[in-house]
Amino acid sequence: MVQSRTHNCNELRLAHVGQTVTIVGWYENMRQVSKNLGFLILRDFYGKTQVVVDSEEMMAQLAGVNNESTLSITGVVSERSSKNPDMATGDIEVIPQSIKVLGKCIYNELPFEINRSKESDEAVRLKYRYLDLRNPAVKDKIKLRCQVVSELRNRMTEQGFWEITTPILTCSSPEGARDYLVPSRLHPGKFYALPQAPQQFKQLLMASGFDRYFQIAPCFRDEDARADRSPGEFYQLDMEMAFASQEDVFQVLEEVLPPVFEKYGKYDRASTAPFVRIPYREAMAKYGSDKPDLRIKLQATEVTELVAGCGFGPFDNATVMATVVHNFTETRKVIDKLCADVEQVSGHKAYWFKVDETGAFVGGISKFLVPNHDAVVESMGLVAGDFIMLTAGKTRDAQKAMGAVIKTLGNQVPGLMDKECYEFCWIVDFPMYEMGEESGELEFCHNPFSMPQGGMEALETMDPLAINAYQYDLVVNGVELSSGAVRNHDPEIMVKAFSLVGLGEEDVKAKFPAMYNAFCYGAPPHAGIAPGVDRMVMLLAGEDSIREIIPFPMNKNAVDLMINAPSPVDKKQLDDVHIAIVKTEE
RNA sequence: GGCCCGGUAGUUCAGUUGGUUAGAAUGCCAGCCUGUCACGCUGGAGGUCGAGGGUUCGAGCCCCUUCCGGGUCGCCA
Repeated sequence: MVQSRTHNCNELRLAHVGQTVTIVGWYENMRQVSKNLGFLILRDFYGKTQVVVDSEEMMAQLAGVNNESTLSITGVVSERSSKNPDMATGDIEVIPQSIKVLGKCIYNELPFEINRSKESDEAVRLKYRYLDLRNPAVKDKIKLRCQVVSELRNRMTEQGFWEITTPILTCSSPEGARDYLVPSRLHPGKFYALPQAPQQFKQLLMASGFDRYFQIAPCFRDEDARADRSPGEFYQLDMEMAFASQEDVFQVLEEVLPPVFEKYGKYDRASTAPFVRIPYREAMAKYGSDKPDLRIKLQATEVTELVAGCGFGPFDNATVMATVVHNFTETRKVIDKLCADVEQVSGHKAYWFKVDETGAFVGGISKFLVPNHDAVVESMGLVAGDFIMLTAGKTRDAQKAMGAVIKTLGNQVPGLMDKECYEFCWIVDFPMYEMGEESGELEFCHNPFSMPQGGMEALETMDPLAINAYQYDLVVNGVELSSGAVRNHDPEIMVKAFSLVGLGEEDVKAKFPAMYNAFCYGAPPHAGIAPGVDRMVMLLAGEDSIREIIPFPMNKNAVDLMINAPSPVDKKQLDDVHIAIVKTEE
């Protein structure tokens, strides 16, 4: 029987001096300054406390005990003769009367040093995630996540939203990402699917008469990972509002999010309501991205006409975009790295030239533009010391490459951005349809459930490519936090919208039977959005990798190195669910 | 699936033009040290240089194949 703790390792102060206490935790290390004097650091969830091992008897209790073993230490709180101002409990120390080992660490060498685990190889950290998480710097990110989720729940509830859970085992959805499938034991040959999002269920809740719904919803998509996109699963603050417009949704998030960012964020400044609204086409033209980082004070301009016929091959029959950096003093080496990074990030090349102190064009592709010097200077408003970066290709490629240029310049060239804040913006007016690059046919640009602006009349009279949807993204510091839309709740408009992409009423009914049917029984106009919780916490924590804010993340290849998922299963398990594995030899 | 970067001691890394016994820091072990707090000092152990093949008198280094990790494009609200 072990004496239970009287205090945690972040609790004891001068006021406790003289008291006999019991603290428990992990044996972080001991600074042993002589045979019978050592300073032991005990660490628990809450903090660290110094224990002075100052007798032969107590030292004997620790003989052969490895670091990271768990201990229970009972002793007297004493004022330190030399205090440590960097430590919350640095005014005191505990002089032990008994030391008990609660859980042995049988290894005297660990896969990494706990307090420096973040410097260690990530695969090793993930394999020993339970050791990695002992590092307070790592654990703090998970604590932050808990606090943010709790705060979001409270604020949504205060706004009149009700948290409702929706099925995890549901059916495969023909749109969007690849599904995770779950075989059905009772129905041979049929499958459940894990939800990519609670999209249909939340809309059905609206049709059921719930007014304001939200959920910290797990979502599953079988797509490849990125630094800011974990493979397999992630969480969204999913919400939907009945009898609501785009503005109603904006108002809720403009109310809910900035205080959370100011309170828990790495930076203490955040945009206030209303956030800037930028139409999609304008965002692509001005920032080369539908997720611009508004902290960067650079914009793009199209210079296709200006450089037409200049003789530079990549500009022939291409859209050309440009951005100008004033007073540019970086070296050629930096420029080469900028270009290399842009190509790496965007997959497209970037070109450049400079305006020297005499006003002449130098470097990069300058020789192609020299003959047209005065027109280029006037049109682009160039002055001595300017550095110009350009991209070229099909309009969309040139824009996207320019987006990479702007972000790369902003991040690498000093003075182009004020990093210490959260700049929110809404990207609005996404096109309803686009021309498929491979198919050459009209396709939905985003979610087919979105309401076209102009409704039935627009669908009947306008060029489909000119129709916008009530579809919007929320962007913070160049990170797409969320997509949302005013939904199409009208079965007739829904059928019409699908007919433009060559799908008939029967297709709509077959693909989304529950929603289509429900909307035939009197549905409310409704709108919603679903900010990504993981990305939000990542932004708040100032981390570049999404894995830092997930307790037990999988690696890039969707493998959990700690628990060994995915794993093979027994033949009996497969038989139960009517699955046979067909090995495909190379 | 394509492209880029990486893999050397438990950990983080260095390793010159291909040339003696592959180094440092940290961790670990032992000894010394009575107020440390990244304690200090002395000594020690610790390596299939991811794997396989090739070139060479000789490969951590060059070539080929392959595995693993990360980033990115495709993909993905």
